[in-house]
Amino acid sequence: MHDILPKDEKYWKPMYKTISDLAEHFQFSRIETPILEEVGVFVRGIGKGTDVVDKEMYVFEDKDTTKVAMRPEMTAAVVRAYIMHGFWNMPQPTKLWYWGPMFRHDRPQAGRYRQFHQIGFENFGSNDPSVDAELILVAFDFFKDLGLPVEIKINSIGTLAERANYKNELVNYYRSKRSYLCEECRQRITKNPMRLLDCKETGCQTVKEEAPQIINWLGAESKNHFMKVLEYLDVLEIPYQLDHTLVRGLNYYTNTVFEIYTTDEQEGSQSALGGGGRYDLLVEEMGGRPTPAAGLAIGLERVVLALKQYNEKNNREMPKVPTDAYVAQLGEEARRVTMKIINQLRGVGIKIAFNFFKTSLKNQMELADGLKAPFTVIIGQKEVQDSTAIIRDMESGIQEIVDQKKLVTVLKRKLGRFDDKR
RNA sequence: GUGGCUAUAGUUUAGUGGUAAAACUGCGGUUUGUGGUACCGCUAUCGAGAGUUCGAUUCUCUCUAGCCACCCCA
Repeated sequence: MHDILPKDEKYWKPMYKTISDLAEHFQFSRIETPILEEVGVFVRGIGKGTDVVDKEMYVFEDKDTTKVAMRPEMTAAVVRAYIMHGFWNMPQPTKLWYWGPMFRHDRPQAGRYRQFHQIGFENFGSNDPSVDAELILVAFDFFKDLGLPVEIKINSIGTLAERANYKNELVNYYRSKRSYLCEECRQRITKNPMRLLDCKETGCQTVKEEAPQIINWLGAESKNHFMKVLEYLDVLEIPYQLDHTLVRGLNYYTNTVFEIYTTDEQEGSQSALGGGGRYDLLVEEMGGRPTPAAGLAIGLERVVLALKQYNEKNNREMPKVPTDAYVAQLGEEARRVTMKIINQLRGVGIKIAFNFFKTSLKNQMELADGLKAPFTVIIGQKEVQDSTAIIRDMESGIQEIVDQKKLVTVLKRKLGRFDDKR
């Protein structure tokens, strides 16, 4: 049970702002799909044999006995929407982005929740390497704007045929080393050979070192594509590490795959912030026209976690929502006047805090202090009579009496905000 | 999905087979128009359920949740 609390709003809000700005700059359009989809969308999209589909999906029957799943990720759903709405009739490439909750019935841990949020970008209709590079750039810029240093791990897993050949070779190789392997890996040989490369058992590590590398099994075209992606990353000065063991847990990927990590040392093992890659066959597999595509997703809870750790180490803080002024009142009549004044101040964008159920000035000053409001406006019986208000500078304690009509202008000036027109 | 650890006020932690202590925070107050200090007061069916026992928060079991490792990924 992971609640996103008000105290973390200072993380969530900048993330939303950053991502929606980036989407605009890179010309991605927002898409939203339902949380519930017919289960086949994900089974076909993500693939049987993946942990996500086999073990982690929330699946149940609705009243029509239709089997529905709570989405464990968005790409399959976006592809479904792309096909359903005939997006290939729009100018290509079609660039889409999303933000929303995902659901996986995993064993919870820090940075790993059963409901979590992802943002993601999908680009349909082009197999150009620049598309892959642009997606990585978007991710990289996202973290740059938030001030979190990251690096990219990248690999190419080739086309289906290339991977099949490679898999054969890999399986042959691992069969010959069978006696050295852990139980899990022996099963992987038949169940999901690509994951063999992920194993962290020491025995398997040594076997892995000698294992055939996929890069040597790529055809000229795939190799060329991968090289071009890397060239673009060089041009964009995005730091990356080649990782020939990177395979990803979703079946739909072809050619480029990548994951994003903080360069900051993180506690706990949930350090992958995001990942993605190219999925040139998925649209066709799900019943659409052959359409090359690539995408990327970032897990926001993990970004928050990484930012918190990073900020703590570097003595950095996310800016909080500030209070510009506290408005204190004394007496029934003053409250009426205050209500009006608060509304005027808000109207010009001054962020006001107040509390009508606090009646003593002392209490209200305390609150103003707690909120770190730079100014307190005080309106009591006397001020109501004179049509004035007191502005107290909380830092210096200096008070100034101003006419209520001038309050807005004076306070704006004190806050360093000026009218454009004058 | 596997193995392990933990579970006492909002938070961080004491503690005991006879129903619980402190710090910080919060709220209220220290004579009702002025904050940041000080002092006082308030706030816990001791995660849930069952069992052992004269009696359990303290022992046992089950469940739930959190965390750690694995797994996997975000």
